[in-house]
Order: sequence, then C-alpha cells, then structure tokens
Amino acid sequence: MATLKEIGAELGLSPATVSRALNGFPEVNKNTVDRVREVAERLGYRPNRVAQRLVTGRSGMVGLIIKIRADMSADQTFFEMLTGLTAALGAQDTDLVLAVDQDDDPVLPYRKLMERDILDGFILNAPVPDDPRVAFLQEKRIPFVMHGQTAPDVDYACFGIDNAAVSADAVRLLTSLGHRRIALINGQSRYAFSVDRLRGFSKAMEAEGLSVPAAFMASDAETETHGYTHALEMLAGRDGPSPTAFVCASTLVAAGVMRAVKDRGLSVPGDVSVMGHDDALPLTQARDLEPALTVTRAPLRDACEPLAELLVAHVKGAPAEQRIERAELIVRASTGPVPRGGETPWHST
Amino acid sequence: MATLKEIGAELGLSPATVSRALNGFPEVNKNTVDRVREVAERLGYRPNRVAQRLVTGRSGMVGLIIKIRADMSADQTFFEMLTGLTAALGAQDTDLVLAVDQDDDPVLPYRKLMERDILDGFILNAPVPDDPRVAFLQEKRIPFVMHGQTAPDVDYACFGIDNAAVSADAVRLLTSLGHRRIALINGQSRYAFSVDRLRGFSKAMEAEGLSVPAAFMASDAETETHGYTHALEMLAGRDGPSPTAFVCASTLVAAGVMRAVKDRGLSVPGDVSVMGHDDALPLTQARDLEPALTVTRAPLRDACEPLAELLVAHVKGAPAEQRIERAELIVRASTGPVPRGGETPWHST
DNA sequence: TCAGATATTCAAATCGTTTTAAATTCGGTT
DNA sequence: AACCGAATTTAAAACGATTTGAATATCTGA
Repeated sequence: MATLKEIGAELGLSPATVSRALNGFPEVNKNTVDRVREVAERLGYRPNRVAQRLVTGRSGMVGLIIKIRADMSADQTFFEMLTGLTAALGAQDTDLVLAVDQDDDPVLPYRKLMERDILDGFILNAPVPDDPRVAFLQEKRIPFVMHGQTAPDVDYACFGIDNAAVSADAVRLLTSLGHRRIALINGQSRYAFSVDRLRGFSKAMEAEGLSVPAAFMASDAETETHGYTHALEMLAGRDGPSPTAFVCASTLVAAGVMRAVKDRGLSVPGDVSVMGHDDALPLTQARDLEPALTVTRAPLRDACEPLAELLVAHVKGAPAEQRIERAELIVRASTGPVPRGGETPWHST
Repeated sequence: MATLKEIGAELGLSPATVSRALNGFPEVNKNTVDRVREVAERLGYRPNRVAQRLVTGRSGMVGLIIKIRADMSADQTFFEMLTGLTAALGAQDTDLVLAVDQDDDPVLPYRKLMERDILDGFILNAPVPDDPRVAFLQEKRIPFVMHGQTAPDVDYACFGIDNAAVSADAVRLLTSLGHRRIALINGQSRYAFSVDRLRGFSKAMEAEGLSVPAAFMASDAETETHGYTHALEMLAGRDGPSPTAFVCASTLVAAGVMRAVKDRGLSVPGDVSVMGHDDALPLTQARDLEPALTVTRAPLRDACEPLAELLVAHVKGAPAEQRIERAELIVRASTGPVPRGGETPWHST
C-alpha cells in the first residue's frame, strides 16, 4: 500500500502537494499533477480511508436496518433495494452497514448501531405515520433519508413518489373510461404509503362525485392470494353491484385480481378493468400479465441513487431535501371502457 | 465526545495512562484505574473507532456478499444468518458490510469491495467444489472464514457440520431399522454440502453392502414441491421396487416427501420412513410436521458465533482454524421398522 | 535590476488512539 | 546515605490523510 509520503519521496515532493495534486486542487502545477498521477498509478496508490475519515470526522458508512417480519419472508423489494443501494452508495464512496431489527422497539436497533459510533447516518424505509424512528433520529440530530414519507409535508430528507397521485391518476384514467364503481385493493394500512394511496383514491373519487362503500376498499399484505380472495369476494355481488374496475396496490395483487375476475367467468378488460402499481421488480413484470397490466410505474431501483445522493449530501452538511416524484402512467391492455350497464355509481354524493 | 486527552486533563494524567487504564493494562495503579473509569463514565467517553483503526491497521469491518439467485428469492436461510451474524460480530466489535453479487464472475464483488480498502476480511457461504472465491482470497492473502467447506480437508478457516456424517448417520439409523431400499433426495449438486451428503450416503450404504440405482438419488433445489414430485416419481415403482425410506436434504423437502407418501395411499412411518436435516429455521419446524420428523439437527444460528469468532481471530493474526462439528441425531415419529416384505435390497453388491 | 504580484510548494499541526522507550516515584536494602 | 528494582507514569512517535499559514520560486512591469 503506497502512501502519500512514498509518492512524495519518489518525486521529491511533500505529502501535502501530492494530496492536493490527487484531489484536483487548482493551485498545483499541471506538470506536477501529471507526474504525481503517473507515480500514484504505478504504485497502485489508494487513499487510506480510515485516515481520511479520522481527519474529516466522517466515517463514510451509513446504516440500513432490516425489519424482519414475523413470517421471516424476504421480499424481492428488499433485494432490489439492497442491490441498488450498495451500488449507488459505492459511487459516493460510502458503504452500507447492515443490521437486523428483531426487537419490539423500532428505535432500539438505531440507537444500538449509533452507539457503535461508526455511522454517518441511516437510510430508512417503510415509513409509518408518526414514525418513532423519525422522532428519535431528529432528536439526536442524526442524519437520515427516508424512502417515502410519513406525511405529506415533512422537514427531513426524503425521496419517493407521490402516492396520493398514484391512486388519483388511476381513478382519473378509469373514470375517463366511464367507470363509476371502482374498488381499491390497497396495501397494509399501517404503512404511510397505503394511507396516502387511500387518501388520493378517496379524494379523486370524491372529485368525480363518487363514493365507495367500505366493502370495496380492502387493505392487506400485497400478495397474489390476497388480491384473489378480496376480488373474488367483491365480485360476489353480496354488498351491492360489483365493481367494474379495480385499483390494486401492486402488480402481484393485480395478478390475483385478474385471476379472480376470470374465475368469476368475467373478462379483463371487457367486463372489468384492472390497474396496478409497478415497482419494476425483475420477477413480477406487469407487461407479462395476460392481458398486459395498465399501471402507474415507478421503478424501485430508481429510488436508490437519489436516496444515496440525498443522504450523503445531508451528511456533508447540506440541508435536508425532500424530493417527491410522480409515477409514470402506462396504459396497457387491462383497462377499457366501462361495460354496457355498468355506468351506475354505488350511490351518488 | 470526550477524548483520552480530556479525561487525562481532568485528572492530571497523560492520554497514554488513560488509554492503558481503560484497556485493562496490568501496570496501571488500581486507584488510578478507578478514577479514570469514573471520569470516563461521567464524560460519556467512547473510543473513536476510526482513530483506533488507523493505529491498529484494522478496520473492524468484514464483508458478506449475497449471491442473488436468478429467481431473486430470498430464503429464510439468508435472514437467519444475517440476524445471527450481525449479533455475533457486534459482540466482537465488528461490523458487517453488505454487498450484492449480481455478476457472472463470482470473484468480482470480492475484488471490488476489497479495493475500497475498508474490510478486514470476508464471510463466505454456500461453498462449491473448487470455489474460485477461495482461490482468489488465498492468493491475495485476504482473511476469510467459510461456512462449510469446499472439500473434506482444507487449510482455510471454516466452520460447519460434517455433511458426510449427516447422511451416514441417517443411513445407519434406517438400516438399523431394517431398511434396505433407501432413497436420497439431495440438495443442488453444485454445492459442496450436497456433494458431501451424497458421498456420506453412498459410503454408508456401501458399508452395509447396499447400492442405490441412480433413479433413487435426486438432486434439486430444496423446496417442498421438489420433495413432493421426486418422491411421487420414486414411489411409482417404475424403476423397480419403491424405497421404504427417504433421506431428505431439509425439513422442507421432507415435508414434500411425506405429502407424496400420503398421496400414494401409504403411511409414515408404517410403510415408508422419512428423515430430514433440520437447520432450525423459525418457520419450518421439523417437530411440527405430522408425524414429527426424525432429523439430523444443526441450527444454522449456532454457526454464526463460531464464524464471527474464527474470522475475527484470524484477522488479528491467529492461524486459520477449521472447526467441523457433528449434527445431532433426533429420532422422532417419522422413522420406523421396515415394513414386512420390504427387506429386499435393490441389488446386492 | 528590482519591487511586487502570482504561482507553487512546503513544514507543521491536526484528528484520537496505541505503543515504545524513557522517566519518575517509592519502598526497601545495604 | 546511596543504591537497586519494582511500580507507575509520561513524553513522543506512529498511523495516513487534510489543511493552515508560511516560504520559496517565477513572472510581471517599470
């Protein structure tokens, strides 16, 4: 391992000049820069990160804490984020330290990891309303970036999509096609993104002068099975006329809904339109469903780079920045005009 | 953040003495140790790890690289190990840096992470015969510990169970119950542990003077479905007399096998005995199967602490240590005497 | 040619710890 | 009273980078 001193000795320069040359300071002679670069290259110089960190006061490491659910299932989501984050952070010269949350107290693992005194900040995901982690980290003045947000307006660093807009866009597309009875099969209600989706859904429906009976708004884990069972139930016609359209929390849920529609002897989009939200996970591809799924699309992977950038900048002293983007609307084959006779709303408001 | 110097100033001591007092060096006056401890406590002193690492030359971080399979599925195994490892490493004052392997070249992520120059070593899992990662890390003299081993005798640090003994123990139990036609439903043959299990199985059978037609030794991913389909096929009697006993790669596989046995109208253990191997994952509990599964048992979680210890010791200069333990044999209700008329071997050797 | 400005480079301090080698204190011998 | 050795403690170097303030070299114009 070559050091600055060694490179300097080779050229008769001081470590200070070598440091500046390699870090692109303007006051160094161009000729010198070239010679330093050449020697550094030849000696395979890599800056000693520990030394850098000692002097800059930063560790160059951020934490990610995985919440393991009761069923111990790891979803694709996790790996997708992990893959993207390690790459994006690596580009920022930052490393990802992992810990697992198996405690009841959601704050404890953050406290524990922070006590080890080696982290510059955290990446948080799966925000819940009034997230206790946010309160803790803000109080301790520990930098972090949230994937998503706990409420519409927050003052901490975050990146995500506008989830209210996601379902509002879906509703607007469907109502423009004439649909009036639109059901929502949402994600688990404890998560902030589900709350936002529900809010966007309700507001958009309301704006159209429509309302939805509680029986046609489900909240559950985002699995194919749940999509199937909820849709099957809603299509039974037990709680009034059946929906002519479904807004689903994910591609997987939409797949289950479409299966239910078919099992009821109905067709997509002839009798029932189905919309999903596409995180662009490698395995569940919305376009590969039959028929291809109309979606709001926001690749999960796309969030990793902004998250890394926002956090690193914040750690370096930049003010906390909020960036909320809009998901793309991709119309495919699973949505169509409301079927004849399906134009009646559940009840007008 | 208090420093050694500040504590020293408070007591009129040099940082050197304070350092020694806190690190339990024997040459420090007991009275002084107490006073230093008291002040350190009061000032909330925590050693600056970066400074420690600069001087010791170690970073206190080890890497774990996750190989994401084509199906992007995360198994329980991964989370079980992750949970255990972060805890065990934490106890050794070491942190886990994670990276994801999505490349074709199995060595590339190790090289990349090593170039970042912040790791003391690696934890490797899922060894394959002639593992290229081992060759690379040994050549570069990078410390690592393997969970399992690539071959029966190796010279690198490793911890695991004796997989040949696992299947040999299973065979011996079954032959002692009179079984002669014993099938193996093994894990994927590319992994070293499957190779070992197969070797142990074959040797033990041979020692009993028995041999097994190829049709009764399957190798596949360890899922319930694979256990089911392979067993169903083997019980069809198409390739000669059916097995009276199955040795399975895991609890999950055994569950599938038992389902196949029942679907064939047979009973466990009346007609067919079934054995599995139990990694003690929280969800798939061997004892909860019906009937309770006879297993070789070696909790995955138990490997984490030894792995952490072996690696940290090795990083600090201790010689590479191999520790291979024997899995426990737990006889439950899924194994019984060979049924009447089932004593004939496939063919004697 | 020389003052003065500009362009480069350097020595030294700094970050907070560990560690080596040297210094100090103290009690006990002779 | 002088000395020895054990018990403590200290000063200073080291780790390898960044950064401050100062020094030197080079160039400009009069």
